[in-house]
Amino acid sequence: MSRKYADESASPTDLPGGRVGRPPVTSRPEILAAARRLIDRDGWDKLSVRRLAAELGIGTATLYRQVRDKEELLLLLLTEYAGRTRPPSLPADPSERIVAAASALHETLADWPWAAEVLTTDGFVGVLGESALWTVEAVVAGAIDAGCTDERAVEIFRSIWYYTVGEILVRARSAKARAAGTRPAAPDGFFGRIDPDRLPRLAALGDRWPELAARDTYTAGLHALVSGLLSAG
Amino acid sequence: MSRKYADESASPTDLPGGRVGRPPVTSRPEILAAARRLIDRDGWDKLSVRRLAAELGIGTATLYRQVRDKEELLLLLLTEYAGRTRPPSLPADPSERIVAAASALHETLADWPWAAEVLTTDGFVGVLGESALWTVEAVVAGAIDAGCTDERAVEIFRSIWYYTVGEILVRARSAKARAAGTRPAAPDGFFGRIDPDRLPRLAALGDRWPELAARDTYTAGLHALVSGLLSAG
DNA sequence: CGTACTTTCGGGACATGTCCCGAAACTATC
DNA sequence: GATAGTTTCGGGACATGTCCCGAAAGTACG
Repeated sequence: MSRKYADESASPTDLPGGRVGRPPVTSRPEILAAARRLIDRDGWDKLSVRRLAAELGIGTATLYRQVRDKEELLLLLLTEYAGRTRPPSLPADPSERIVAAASALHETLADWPWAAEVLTTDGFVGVLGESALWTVEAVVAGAIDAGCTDERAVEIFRSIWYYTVGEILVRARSAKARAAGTRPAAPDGFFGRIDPDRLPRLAALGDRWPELAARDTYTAGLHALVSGLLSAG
Repeated sequence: MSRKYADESASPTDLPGGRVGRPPVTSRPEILAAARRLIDRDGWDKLSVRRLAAELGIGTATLYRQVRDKEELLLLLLTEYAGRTRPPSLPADPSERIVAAASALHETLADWPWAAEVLTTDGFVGVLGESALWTVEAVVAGAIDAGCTDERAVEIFRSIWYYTVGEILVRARSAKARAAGTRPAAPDGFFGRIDPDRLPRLAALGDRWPELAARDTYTAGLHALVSGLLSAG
């Protein structure tokens, strides 16, 4: 019971007066700043809970008193450092507005390699923080302006969210795999070995798949998705 | 050099004669069968490299001689046990055919909770195995039949792939988070605290977000995506 | 000041993914 | 059969995410 994490939505150190007990020696902002320092110095891959605790000069378990788990740490970082985008001037046309907002979200997240590993729970809305919620607002508002119901508007946002998260995830993982010692994308001559009777189109593509799959697809697909969503609306 | 993993695309134990050196005591099929046994008995969460090695009665490091890493293990499992779907009779209409194929892929993957954690590299094509490639074939063929170029057809497949992977990932992670002790989706009263001047539509949704976000969105979004993709041609 | 209560502190423990490296085992060739 | 060459074997090591639990350090109230 007393061991359970406080269910406070705000960080303990943010609470106003009236606290009881020993005050924490390290605040959440300090933790995030230290994490940022570590990342800037040694890169993402070197960020670990232990290292971070060492950087802060506290015990590992102590850090876990301020941050529920690594996922939360990454989410907080994302909110703090990536979520600070300001709404650009969005187009008036609902469809274009949605596309612009989604693109902005995509661009922001794409800069943070681990974003897709983490930003995928229901909680993303709460976690993105107000600083990036304008994206959600813009999509929902665009859909409603285009004549959709509230239900449909949220559905539309979620479809766009799936698509965006999926693209980022696939691209990030692919890049990582490519960097970390050529895990072969497809076995050599893979398409050459495809049975042309059962899979004629793929066989016809032959070895062009890797080349074709290397292009950027996000934007075109996003336009298609939005226009399809709105016209089904 | 002699320590490096062989770059053979086929499993070592599949190779024909002519081997040199001590033969492995455990073959890849045995490994997969044991993993399957372990999963059926103790569930996904309990599957670990160490447990698997113990189940096989071999050392952990020995297992790593047959399987590059855990990701490869999961991919092999996915190919072996989830990739065995047979192509259903697909509709003749290109658009409907694409939707049907994508839905089948989605359904297959959705049954495997860790699928999205793993099936996201460029290599998915090689890894899915011929047993599930009919899905890719159906989408590409549908797009080409609808008048798309090869390039566009592959782009379309990738858009659908992003969308599908994203949906599975988000849903799987959400379910996991929900199961593992209510990490609050959005802080209590979150939308109540939204500034109605800056985010009017979200504020208007009020507390309905969780309810609205709980519905199934995949199918509707997929239809929209496909029709958008095809009409953008 | 002293006592009761509440909270944090942090050493250490556990399970995990991964891999080094010397020993063992097998094949091919003489 | 001996020897060289090549491969696997597996104990142990390392770093990691997570957490238990006794000790320490604060606050509130008398």
